[in-house]
Amino acid sequence: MPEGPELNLSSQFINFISKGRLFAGKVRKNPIHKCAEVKWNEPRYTVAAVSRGKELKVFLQTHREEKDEKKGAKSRVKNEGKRLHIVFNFGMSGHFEFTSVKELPKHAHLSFFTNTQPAMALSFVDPRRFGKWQVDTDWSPNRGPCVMSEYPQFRSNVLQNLKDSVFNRPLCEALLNQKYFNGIGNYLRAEIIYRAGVKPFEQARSVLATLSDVPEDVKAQIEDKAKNTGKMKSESPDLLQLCNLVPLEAIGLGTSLYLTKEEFGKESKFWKWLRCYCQPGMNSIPDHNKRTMWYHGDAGPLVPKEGGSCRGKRKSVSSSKKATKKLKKEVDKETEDTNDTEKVTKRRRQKKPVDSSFEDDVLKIAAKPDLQPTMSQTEKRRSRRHDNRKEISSLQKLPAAGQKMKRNKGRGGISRKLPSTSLSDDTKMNEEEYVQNDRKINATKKRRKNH
DNA sequence: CGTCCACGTCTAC
DNA sequence: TAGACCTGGACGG
Repeated sequence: MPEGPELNLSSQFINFISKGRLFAGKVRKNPIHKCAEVKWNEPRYTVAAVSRGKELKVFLQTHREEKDEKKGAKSRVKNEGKRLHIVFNFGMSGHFEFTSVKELPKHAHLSFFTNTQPAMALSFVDPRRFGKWQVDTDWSPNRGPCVMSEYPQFRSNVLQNLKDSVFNRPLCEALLNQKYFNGIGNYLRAEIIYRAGVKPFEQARSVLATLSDVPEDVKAQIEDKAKNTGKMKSESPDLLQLCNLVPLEAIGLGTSLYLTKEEFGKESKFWKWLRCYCQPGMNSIPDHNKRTMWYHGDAGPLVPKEGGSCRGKRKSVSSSKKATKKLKKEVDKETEDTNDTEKVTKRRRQKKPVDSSFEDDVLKIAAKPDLQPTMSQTEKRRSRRHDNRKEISSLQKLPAAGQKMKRNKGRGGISRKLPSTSLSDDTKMNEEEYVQNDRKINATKKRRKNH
């Protein structure tokens, strides 16, 4: 689910959690993840975040006591604090969670620990591991202005580059191009195009060429919004305005309480808010990149021809060559993985600190089920996945009995398990509440499961 | 158990 | 423009 709004809500979440809180020590990376270690080890530091389109920056800064602040400039220079930032990409399943160290999520890949006793962990969690991070880099140069926070620049960037061949493409495909639509993803494009009342497979240029570059009324509306004097005045915002308004609306859904793992499915605010994506009565077809486009009415002239295989679909393996190649790769990876795990385990065990239960958690994450040497590679893989499944369902993630989520079109859809918070003072939530709430949810799940 | 599908990039033919 | 990169939920048999 992470599109622009989710990245924005995540930055709010991080800032909410980090407010008035200090972090300490190293940043811990799950060894299974390919991204770089974050070399950081400060006794006291603060955390803050900001998002731009589909990227999010987390800032770490050493914390100085007030007495340090009061010292002269000279000593302050001597005592210069360290800073570092990390740019995140959420992939398909990335998000942040704040938990006790004991309850560190299985797929936590990068964790920051509070200086409290016991420590709490703010973690980047990403089951599919499509998410990435980079240390001390700037926003990706391949991405344009944020559709939410840099609206005028975003609009100009599109309208002044309409000659770009990107805009030869169908509108719905151009909308996923992050060079121009940084923050728009698959659900937003459906919602935006639906509300604009245009055909998704109309040529992007022909739709956009009719729009003017930040006209006065649009400017006025932006100022109005900045002053909180009301909604956009326009009765029917144009497509580019919708690229700003619709994501902002989605941000607005993350209201007073953070959303939990429970907060998904048809009953969620988010699901109810959707008008087109995965909604009954809407059509869907794979676009040229095999991504499902949801729309209403006429698809438009540039619809892909029928017959294209679906994205991610297992093709019946017709070529034995391909199959062999794939298998070989799997074998290579299998051995590599095992070795890695061993190495990691050894390393960890050697320098295991006396009192850290976290190290055990890391070990648990790094560890993989033992594999029978007699099994074929495919069987091994299957078995591993099966074991993982068992492990998880035995923990807490089984759907409640009789509460299976029916998707309108059967499968897929979004689980918007995003912790978000309102920043307003009347909805303050401390970490006790946060953890308690989490426990409550787990307990409820267990109860349901037992019935 | 197997298959399909998922909120997103990336790079190799 | 296929795939690769991944895990896991839902569903069909």
